[in-house]
Amino acid sequence: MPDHPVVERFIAYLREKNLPVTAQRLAIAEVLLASDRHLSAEEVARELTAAGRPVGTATVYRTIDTLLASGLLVHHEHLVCAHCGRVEEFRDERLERMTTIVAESRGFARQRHRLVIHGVCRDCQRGGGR
Amino acid sequence: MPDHPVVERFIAYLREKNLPVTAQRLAIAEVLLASDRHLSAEEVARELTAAGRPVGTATVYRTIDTLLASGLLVHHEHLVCAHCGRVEEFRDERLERMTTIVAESRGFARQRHRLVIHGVCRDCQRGGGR
DNA sequence: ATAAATGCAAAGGGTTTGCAAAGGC
DNA sequence: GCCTTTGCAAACCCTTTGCATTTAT
Repeated sequence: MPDHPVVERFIAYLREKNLPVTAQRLAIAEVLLASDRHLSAEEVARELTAAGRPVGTATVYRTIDTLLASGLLVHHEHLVCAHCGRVEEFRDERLERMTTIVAESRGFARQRHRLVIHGVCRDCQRGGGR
Repeated sequence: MPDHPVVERFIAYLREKNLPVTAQRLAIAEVLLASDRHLSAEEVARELTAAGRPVGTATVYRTIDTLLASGLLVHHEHLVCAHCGRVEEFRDERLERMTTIVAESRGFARQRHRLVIHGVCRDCQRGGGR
């Protein structure tokens, strides 16, 4: 398991902030930064525990905060299929910009946002799905 | 407490759909449709119970669904101040349209969405806050 | 009479927290 | 050694659900 360059950057960030570089933090960063699909905190914890590098869910949440603060991890929008439950993640610059504009138009300095869109996915639309 | 015209429309909707016109439904509709600020289900239940027209939270949730289905109530976006906790609600057509477009571009038939923007409100920005 | 709505309390999911124990620096 | 992180379980928030009871029609 070669250290991804992003993980190196996380280490650098931790050092810079004088935060302990722990095995858990690195393990969680590895999994989170490498995966392209959606992972729940539970999944991350389970996956790592199965791989012999046990971490608790609380630690996953705490590390996600740190990764977000470092800028190495970014929030995604979520698309949830109301029929089969599938969750798809994506990023959209325009949406991001629009939330900033909308927040500012109401006097808020935007920090972050959370968007979940519910709908029916392609598969389920054509009679398929669970 | 004069029956707001919107409540009349809710009654019409219920009749049209052959749904029972209950005291709870009307009470909840009154509070929800009259208020301009954000009310949690708990708040609605508490407020009505205090006013001598007790309703359970479950019923509030169920009635919200009905009101949404009727089109008399619409979802709002939320702006949450990270500093003082204030919650501001608003609607934005453009945002709404964009979520539809974005969902469709990924093969999803959009049904609804939930957006929460976190930031710092005007008051808290200028040293104010809590 | 019948079908639906209600209320309660339990269950659920996703996340946070308190505190003793472990571990980085 | 000091200070932070970790892990666990409990606490939390918000919402849904199961089921016996009440109610509109």
